[in-house]
Amino acid sequence: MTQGPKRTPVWQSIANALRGDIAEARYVQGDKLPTEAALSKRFGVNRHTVRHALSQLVEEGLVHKRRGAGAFVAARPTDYAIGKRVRFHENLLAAGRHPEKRMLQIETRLADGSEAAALQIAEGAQVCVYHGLSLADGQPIALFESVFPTDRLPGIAQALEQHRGVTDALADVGIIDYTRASTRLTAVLANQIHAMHLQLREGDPLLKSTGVNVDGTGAPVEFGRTFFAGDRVTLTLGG
Amino acid sequence: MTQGPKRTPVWQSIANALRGDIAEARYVQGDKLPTEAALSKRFGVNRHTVRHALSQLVEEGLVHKRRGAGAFVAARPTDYAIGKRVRFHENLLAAGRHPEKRMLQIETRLADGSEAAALQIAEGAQVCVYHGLSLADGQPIALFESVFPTDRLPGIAQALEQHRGVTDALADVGIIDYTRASTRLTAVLANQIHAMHLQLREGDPLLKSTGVNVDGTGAPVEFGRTFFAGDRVTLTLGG
DNA sequence: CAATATTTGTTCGTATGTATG
DNA sequence: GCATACATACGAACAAATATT
Repeated sequence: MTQGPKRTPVWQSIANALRGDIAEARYVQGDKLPTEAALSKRFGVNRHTVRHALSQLVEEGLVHKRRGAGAFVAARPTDYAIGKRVRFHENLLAAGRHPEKRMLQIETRLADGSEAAALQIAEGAQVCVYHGLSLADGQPIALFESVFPTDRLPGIAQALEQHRGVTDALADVGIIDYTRASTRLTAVLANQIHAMHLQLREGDPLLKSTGVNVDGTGAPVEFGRTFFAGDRVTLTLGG
Repeated sequence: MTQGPKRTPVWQSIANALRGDIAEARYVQGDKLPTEAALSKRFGVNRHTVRHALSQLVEEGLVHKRRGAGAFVAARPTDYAIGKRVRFHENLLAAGRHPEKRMLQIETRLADGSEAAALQIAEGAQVCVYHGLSLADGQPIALFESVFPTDRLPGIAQALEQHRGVTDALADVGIIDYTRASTRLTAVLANQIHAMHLQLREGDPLLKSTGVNVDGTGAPVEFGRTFFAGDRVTLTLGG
């Protein structure tokens, strides 16, 4: 009787429920989620099933966990108007649209594998992450996050919060010149987090852009990930 | 008692071992990894531990799994440089891969609106369209169609059928050099046609690229539409 | 084409280690 | 030190998708 003819896995349903709780601000940024044991009881499932759901949310970046402490809400879909950024700003202006940036969150946490590799730092080193949303004519077109190595850029978190742009913030911590070492583009499917921020549906196509900015010595100072709504954005090169 | 004073989790060690096997080409792209049961026996651990390791590799993009079938070594995303001069073969050879092009169809028909606009010819003018499939190491990575203005390039159809590459065919009709004037990128979902040729599933993400190549005088000589398999190709800019 | 075996996916249970508060 | 809570690991069973006979 624990097993019915369900089509969707229980752990996904739990992930959805928790995601909904966060989306509805029942849990807000920094809040500690109930313990795995409590969630197990609440949903009437085994603790492993809850863990599976939580690990999904962690992978999506919505939740981060600390051993012995608990699981915490990492990001909240709240609109904080601030900031501007480079590169794609010009493209939007050139396309005759009104660009706008919204800072979603600035958090300090530990680098995951891909971030560590891109920034050439140790996995688990501290990083500062800037979450933001790009809009054109009021419509969200891109969700991005910029990851900065705090060891290499002491004070970057404060600088980011004090300045409107990444360029100014980097200048504030001693990086007067930086260049984009590479840009990588590929296509992925939107998950629910993407869908929420970009106001589209899960499974919609996104243009994923990742890039690394390096300082004069070639040391990486920023690793950026940007997800463009595939049906709202066309990146143009040349011409 | 199963655990000694180890610092690294078993599942990570297993992931490392498998990653090494792939790096050393003991398993190559497309190969089926041993079953979870077999790996459990090989490493002398529980199947869950193997699954944990495998899920790590999946998250890294090194492996993909198909329920009921097995775990397979994922094709490492092919880096495909986008710039002024785009040459399929040169690109992939530079990436240390074996390029291949498969001709699907060559047709001569009348240009539609967008094609005419891109090629700067009259709508309804005759064009030659080359439908093809690009492969790297035997795996399809892109589906493309190249539209050539027959008025501007007499004999292009025959040249295309005799040669394997666009560059050679263009050289055969007098275009010894061409450059990419513009590139437009967006993300779309694969339809059944895409899925069939690219050997993926309907709804998978594709990177759609449209571009115009011009000759030395700036006259458009080719209008191309390319659909890259999103999880097999990474377009790179700069660097 | 159908039946069967294989293989991965999910869910429960249990136990122990380790970091946090 | 002690209780809490996450991390890791083993074991069992069934479901679901796939491959094979």
